[in-house]
Amino acid sequence: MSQSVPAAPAVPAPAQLMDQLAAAAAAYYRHFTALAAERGLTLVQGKTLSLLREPRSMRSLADLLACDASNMTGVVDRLESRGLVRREVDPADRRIKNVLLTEAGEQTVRLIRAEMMSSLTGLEQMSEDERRDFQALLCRVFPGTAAT
Amino acid sequence: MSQSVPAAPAVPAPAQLMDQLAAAAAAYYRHFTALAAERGLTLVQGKTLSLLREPRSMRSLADLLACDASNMTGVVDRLESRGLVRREVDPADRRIKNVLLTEAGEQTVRLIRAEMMSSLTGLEQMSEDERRDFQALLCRVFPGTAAT
DNA sequence: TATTGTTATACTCTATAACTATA
DNA sequence: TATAGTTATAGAGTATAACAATA
Repeated sequence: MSQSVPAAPAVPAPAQLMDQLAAAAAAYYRHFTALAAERGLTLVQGKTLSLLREPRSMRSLADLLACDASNMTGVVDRLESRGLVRREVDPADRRIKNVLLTEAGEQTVRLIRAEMMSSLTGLEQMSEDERRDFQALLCRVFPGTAAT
Repeated sequence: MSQSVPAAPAVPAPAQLMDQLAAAAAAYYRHFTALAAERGLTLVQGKTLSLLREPRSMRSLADLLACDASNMTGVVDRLESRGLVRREVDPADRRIKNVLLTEAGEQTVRLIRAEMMSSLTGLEQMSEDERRDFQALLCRVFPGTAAT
């Protein structure tokens, strides 16, 4: 009791903020993984579906998932066998196979996305100023992540 | 040219901000995975090491990694065989095995942490006000991620 | 020759179930 | 009985290397 506790929120050191970013990233994927698992999908399968708002080649999927191209064969095989995506040979370059969402795949993506959004209640409760500030801060730490 | 472009940054919709969070989380793990891989470690092995700033039981590691306890045996086995951690039976409850970093393990964690910090240059360049705001925004979207 | 996608292989991660040791 | 940890097993993700088809 020799000293009063400051009322203002403590300022985190940069290293503390990094720890919090790690915790936030872990929380994000814990959420996403749980939502995918509710539909019998793995994290990678869910991420792959989420990348298919437009058709993409096997190669570009591998690049976006930061994994070797050979992995995509199995991942897309499993999604295809469940009727969530289909492959189409690119008419302009027959080496390329474009992966597209089926109707069922689009529905799955929509549902996961909606549930993710509704679980992040903090986002919807932010003011415009707060969203703008948040976006700017995220862009500074992770360049190239600006919203579309 | 019929209208001037607003100079103020655009305000992202909540859904756009969610997409950006997804991109930021992906970027965080892409970074972390690459740093771990430089030392021949997988993502999970790197995460496990990072959790061991204090000794932890196999069970608590599984809880923190959000995976089944049976998985930890193999993960810790591989870390132990490389001399990065060791197991100690808890003297108070002999069912429990506490996992501790070795000297080499501590060095590895230090290096990964330092490289992660220096790659997130945006964090170190933030003012105190910005760090405080960032922390508060992260806490609102991901409750329970407050820095220590 | 270079690129796209696949296959084969080996290793790691993961959940489930059954088991041992300890409480 | 309940809990901590391990083992066995099967499925999925991962990188590497080699291959066929196409450019």
